[in-house]
Amino acid sequence: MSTRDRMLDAAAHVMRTKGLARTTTKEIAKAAGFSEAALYKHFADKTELFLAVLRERAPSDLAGLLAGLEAGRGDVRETLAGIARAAVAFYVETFPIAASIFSEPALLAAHREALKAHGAGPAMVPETLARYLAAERALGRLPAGVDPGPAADLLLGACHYQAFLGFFSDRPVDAEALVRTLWDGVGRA
Amino acid sequence: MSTRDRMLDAAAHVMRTKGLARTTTKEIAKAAGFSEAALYKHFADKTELFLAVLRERAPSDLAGLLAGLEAGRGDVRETLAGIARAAVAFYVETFPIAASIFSEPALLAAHREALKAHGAGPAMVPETLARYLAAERALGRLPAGVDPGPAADLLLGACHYQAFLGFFSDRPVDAEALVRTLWDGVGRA
DNA sequence: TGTACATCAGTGAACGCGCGTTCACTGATGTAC
DNA sequence: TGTACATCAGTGAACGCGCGTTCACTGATGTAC
Repeated sequence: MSTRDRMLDAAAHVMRTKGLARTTTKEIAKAAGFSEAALYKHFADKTELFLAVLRERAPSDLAGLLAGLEAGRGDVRETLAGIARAAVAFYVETFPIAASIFSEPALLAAHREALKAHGAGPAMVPETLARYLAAERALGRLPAGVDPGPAADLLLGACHYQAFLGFFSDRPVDAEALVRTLWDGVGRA
Repeated sequence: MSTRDRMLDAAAHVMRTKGLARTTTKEIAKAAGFSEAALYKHFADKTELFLAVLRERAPSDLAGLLAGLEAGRGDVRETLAGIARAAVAFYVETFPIAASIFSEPALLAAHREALKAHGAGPAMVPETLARYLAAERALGRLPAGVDPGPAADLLLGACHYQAFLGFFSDRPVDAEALVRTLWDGVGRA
């Protein structure tokens, strides 16, 4: 494992453990087992190191998982429940770092630009799910009237929200109930 | 307007404008029109000042708006659309500060404790909406099978999610479409 | 094979800077007699 | 009314500290002849 990789791992670990504000070059160097000076042989400055972590140490890719879904396979409703469970887990894992980027507007802007250049970003997730739902609809396994965009936003939004609220209070997450309510709708008996 | 109030306003303004990491005692004092030393006549330290801002300068209270809803009035579906619009606006306004608290785990913990002592917190919002939905159900204006908790989470979660995604890409928010999809459900023709 | 030099990852110690915080002080206002 | 003192909001200047960053250096490895 290269020095650079060890530095990225260490930085990612400190960011998750101590929060962005306590992620200093000293902490990162200590966790990586190198001197602070060594960091600057591999990264121009601290911001470049942060951006490399965000780019190269993104946790298990939810968009990738969704992209692997094949329309026509298995039960749609069960598939959605599985997605909901995976999404909650993903957002719980991701939330602290993603959120803390908002404390540094310059870092947020730089990260946003980097994502845009790759055509990536958080908005890929609901788009990918919407595409899956549209494919199922085309196969006749979802009603023709279903609007895939809002449907994806409702389900993933609820998962994101659960993760957020979970940091303020211990509320049980019931992915099944979310899917059931989304499935049946609220307006019809 | 008291000195203390002017300091809180100034701090809230700087937090929104520059982000939490750039909100220094110097910036706050400058914005308030006092010396940095004066801050310490009114607040024990910087953390106490931050917590006072979070407690006393919370933006327009979404939970309060929801608590004002009366079951049986107007059209339920239109009411939900209005809630969705208000919720998106609220979360867009709130998100940057709320998120950046995650960069300071100690501050997050202190804020969480303060909220718990008041019985307040972000989880109040979906609970209040769920109570409204349950009341409408009791009046027979929503189907008996509706589960108010997940329904509230889906709608508010989607709004929260829109606000979040809006910081990474410009995506149009269609509150109407969200309510329509939630209303009709995804599973039935 | 031995020698002289080049390269390069990594280091320990120092740097300047901006931060949160504290200090002795000022000057306006209130109060007792 | 005048005088002597107390109170108190607010200040300018300084403090120590930890931060990100840079510096001259080391020691191991490679290379030319």
